[in-house]
Amino acid sequence: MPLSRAFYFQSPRALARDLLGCVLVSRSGSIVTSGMIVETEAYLGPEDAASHAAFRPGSHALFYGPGGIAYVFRAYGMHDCLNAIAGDVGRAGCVLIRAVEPLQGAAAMARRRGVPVGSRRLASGPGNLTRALGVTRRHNGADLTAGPLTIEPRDGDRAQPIARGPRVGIARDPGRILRFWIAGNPHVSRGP
DNA sequence: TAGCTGATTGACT
DNA sequence: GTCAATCAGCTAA
Repeated sequence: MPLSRAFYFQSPRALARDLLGCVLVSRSGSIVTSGMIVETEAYLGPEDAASHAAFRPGSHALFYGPGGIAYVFRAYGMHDCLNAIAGDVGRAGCVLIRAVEPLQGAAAMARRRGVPVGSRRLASGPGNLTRALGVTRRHNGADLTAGPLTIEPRDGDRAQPIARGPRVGIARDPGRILRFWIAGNPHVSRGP
């Protein structure tokens, strides 16, 4: 059962923390791939200069819509990045999913990525993650509570040691502590 | 229509 | 450590 819509009705910062340890599931035809979310970043509304809500009008409709929707954008002409919209209607904000630890379909992911099965770089990094799971801009606006792309609750209730730090790779407003990852997990993307 | 920029990656020195 | 690849969507004209 995917996470309910209500789960996404919280602040981007809180959602970024809560998504750690949850499982991102992608279904493409008969191929199912999934991975545990190990690294996220929060992006706020217009007050956050690094958020697309602040400078990409084309994404406004999604940002201000209900939570639980996928926002996929292309960066540097070749990398797609996956976000989950956070908050209720009228509240802008989203969570960038930067890295997952492969669970199901590792072989299919490795094939898409062109790296050996079991590689730690299989889905570490926003661009790698979307390629491994077969996420493209066609998923922009997709419903994460029902559809080919969903997020499921974490296994059990075991607490994860969470680390935090400044966001990576952004040109505007660096220094905000809005990046979260599972401490010690080898699948977290490398820093700058 | 032309030019610019970027929430990146991987290959190379 | 440097740097090229490559394109959607904006801006200026």
